[in-house]
Amino acid sequence: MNGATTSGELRAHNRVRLLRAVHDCGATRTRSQLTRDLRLARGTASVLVAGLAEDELLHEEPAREHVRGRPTQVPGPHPYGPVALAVDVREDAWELAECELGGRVTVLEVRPHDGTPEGALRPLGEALAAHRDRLGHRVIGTGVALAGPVRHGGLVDIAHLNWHGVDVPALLAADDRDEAGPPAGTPVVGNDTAFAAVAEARRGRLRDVRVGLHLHVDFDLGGVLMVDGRPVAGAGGVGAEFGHMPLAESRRPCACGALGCWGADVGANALLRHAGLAHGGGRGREQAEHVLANDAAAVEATARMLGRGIAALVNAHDPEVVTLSGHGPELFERAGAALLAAGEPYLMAIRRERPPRIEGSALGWRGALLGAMESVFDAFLTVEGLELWRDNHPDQARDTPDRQSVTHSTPDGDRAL
Amino acid sequence: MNGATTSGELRAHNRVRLLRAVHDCGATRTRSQLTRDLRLARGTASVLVAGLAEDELLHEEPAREHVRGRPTQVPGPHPYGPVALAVDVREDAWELAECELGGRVTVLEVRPHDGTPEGALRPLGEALAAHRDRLGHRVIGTGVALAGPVRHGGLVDIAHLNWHGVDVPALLAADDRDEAGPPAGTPVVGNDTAFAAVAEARRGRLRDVRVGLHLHVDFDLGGVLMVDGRPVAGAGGVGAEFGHMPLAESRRPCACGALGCWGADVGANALLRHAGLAHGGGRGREQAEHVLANDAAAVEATARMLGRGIAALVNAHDPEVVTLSGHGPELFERAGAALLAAGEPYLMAIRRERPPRIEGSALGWRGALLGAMESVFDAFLTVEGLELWRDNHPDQARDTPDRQSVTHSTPDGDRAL
DNA sequence: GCGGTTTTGTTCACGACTAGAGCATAAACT
DNA sequence: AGTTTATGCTCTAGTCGTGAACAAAACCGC
Repeated sequence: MNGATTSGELRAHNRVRLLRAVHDCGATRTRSQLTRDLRLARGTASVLVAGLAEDELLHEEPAREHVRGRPTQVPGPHPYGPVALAVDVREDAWELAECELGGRVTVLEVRPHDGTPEGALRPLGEALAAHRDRLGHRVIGTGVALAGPVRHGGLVDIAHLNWHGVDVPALLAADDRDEAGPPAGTPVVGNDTAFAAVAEARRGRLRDVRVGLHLHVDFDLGGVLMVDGRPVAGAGGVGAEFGHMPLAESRRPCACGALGCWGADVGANALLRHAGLAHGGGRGREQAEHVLANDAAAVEATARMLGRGIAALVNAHDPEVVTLSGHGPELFERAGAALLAAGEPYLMAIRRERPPRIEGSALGWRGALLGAMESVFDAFLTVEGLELWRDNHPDQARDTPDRQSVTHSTPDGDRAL
Repeated sequence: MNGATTSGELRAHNRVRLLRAVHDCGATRTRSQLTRDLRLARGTASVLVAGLAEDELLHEEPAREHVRGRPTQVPGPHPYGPVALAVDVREDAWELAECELGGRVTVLEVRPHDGTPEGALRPLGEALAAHRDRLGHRVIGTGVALAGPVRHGGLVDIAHLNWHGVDVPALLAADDRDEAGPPAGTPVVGNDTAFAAVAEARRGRLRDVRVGLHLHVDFDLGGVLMVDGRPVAGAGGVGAEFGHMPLAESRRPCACGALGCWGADVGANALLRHAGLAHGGGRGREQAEHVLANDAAAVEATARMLGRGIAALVNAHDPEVVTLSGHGPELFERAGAALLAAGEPYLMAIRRERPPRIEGSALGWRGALLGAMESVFDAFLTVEGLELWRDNHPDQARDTPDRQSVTHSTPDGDRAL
């Protein structure tokens, strides 16, 4: 995001800007629109697009509709262009997808697991290696969303699954030593809530919002602040641990080791507890959904605690919008009044005057996966990322036509936007 | 901070980079060092420096010491160069200073006030107008630090002083209508804690820290997160309201209108309350200092509450460093053990392993003033800011030698760094 | 169906910028 | 006094974006 200082970097910088614009709009804007929006001369845009097409980063197709004048083109993903692999690892299953520039997602596999680091990550590592093998140099990176705090280097703790300092990159790469395929690279490992928030900021309800708060209600509660489209990350990782502040009523010990965490009062585990059911260990998704649908008292109690915490965070950070994902939207729909009423006494007077909107996510349970994808593209759509791509595509490679037509199953090929 | 896209912007961008570097190092680096650090060719640096000197933005002086080879120059503030006015408005007095590029501060006036908006701001407005008059076109902006939340446009609420939506820019400009002097421009109005944190990030203990937490303990408690040298600001203003989250024990109503604010358990008002003395209204600075120095029980109780809240914020944001200003350093010095012990049970296990450093500010009570100055320079050291400066310095002005030698009193001309 | 209109893509001369090399300069070292 | 070393200055070369002129490809009205 920083600026160019030489004329050479200028070109690289504008290449990034153009690709970024194509990606962010989902490959919908025409070349002439892009030229105007990016304040480029038509000639410059010509050269840029030609260069990017040459590098197999972009591919132009005729625009479907036009009013008058010479028809324009729509730059979109190149058939041999960059692809990101994205995974959402939940407490009980993981989902693996392939994403191209512009954000089109193709889910490749969904597989349940037993909740242990080995049981979850080893088969995932194999699946990733297989897809990397199939896609070859096109893979620009892998993003992995996980339901717990992530330290730098990919060490993950999910207290209620008994994961302590699990080295995710190492487990994923375990079988990759003797492979002949392309090197795996270091995956972008991140917290699911932070990723969901990123997705919301790029393609959801936090788009063009300067300061937004995103809360993800699953078994646990995750929360993160988005500022200028980026999550406010901690020093040691992706952060997003609003769930572990003592914002509500509870003073009981949390699995994380602290006392009185807000998250213990709000997530699916709290719902199960309210209903007098067994909870913990990442089990009971169906029962929790049943409680959410039928036990009004448990839902209201949970919503009240959610409201208290939101009020505290609104006081501190003054977001324009609060978005909810996971079980959050349903919680808000069923007990929104209780949520707001419980928060009100904890709001500063000046916040009460103009409280933020509270909205359900536009992306449903897909947020974490999409955010993992976006984070991979964030690293790719930089001067350095594009240079790497160019290095891996030497000119002589253009002569060897060893490409097979990439036809793979698209069980769920919906467009992300 | 964003990048250039045309060759013209390139030059402007490099001018900004060079000035920024000079400012950030306090005008200590030599030209050859700057050339290396900014990765410029010697020829480019030559042209840049010459241009900036021409525009009266920079002035080179011979470097004091050199090892060998041709001696180099040190670019520093120009004698007719840009000047920022900065004010720290506390509950009982304000302090006005003049700051030049590089961060040298000259305190101009210190004046107590009665705590009312009129009583505090009207004399300040007059003083500002007088100094703007004296300095003329050299004034690039005014920064005003205030001890309460600031909404966009400069509306300030200081609940315990009964300030509700006080329009600070309007009050400051009240007498400026019929003035002949230069236009006041809109002052940069901000929260004192946020400004203190900015100063800490530029010239204090948060320098080069990616994620830091700054807490300012005055009558009230302010707290703000610094990410990449910038405060995490709310949607409606400068934010920095960690003091109004229910992080500690209190559930009593706070003057802000919410219940259970952490700040009510920590600031000077809390100290006075612990000691059984009258509190509120911005009165009792001496008594509070007396309690701080002598009443160990009150100090310990306050420190414990401070520790509890810090633990919650560390869980959520994982800062590398926590810095304290105002009464914070003394509190930490006198009862650091109690502070840490009180926080420990509220830390997540993974945070407990590597807790952040807690440090007193390097700038003492000067932080808010310095931060106000930095914020003015932040707006100035941009492509747009420098263009404005150039526009106000047309070529024909260089012929008219109507400048008087600027000799003014420097009652406290210490160097900020 | 045909020429005029409108919008877009392409090409090229031009100005602005930085890099880098060569030269001049000014001090310290021998 | 001559050498060494680091820096400042000047000039050429190469790259970039701009903007104007021109070509292309659709639509519009008659």
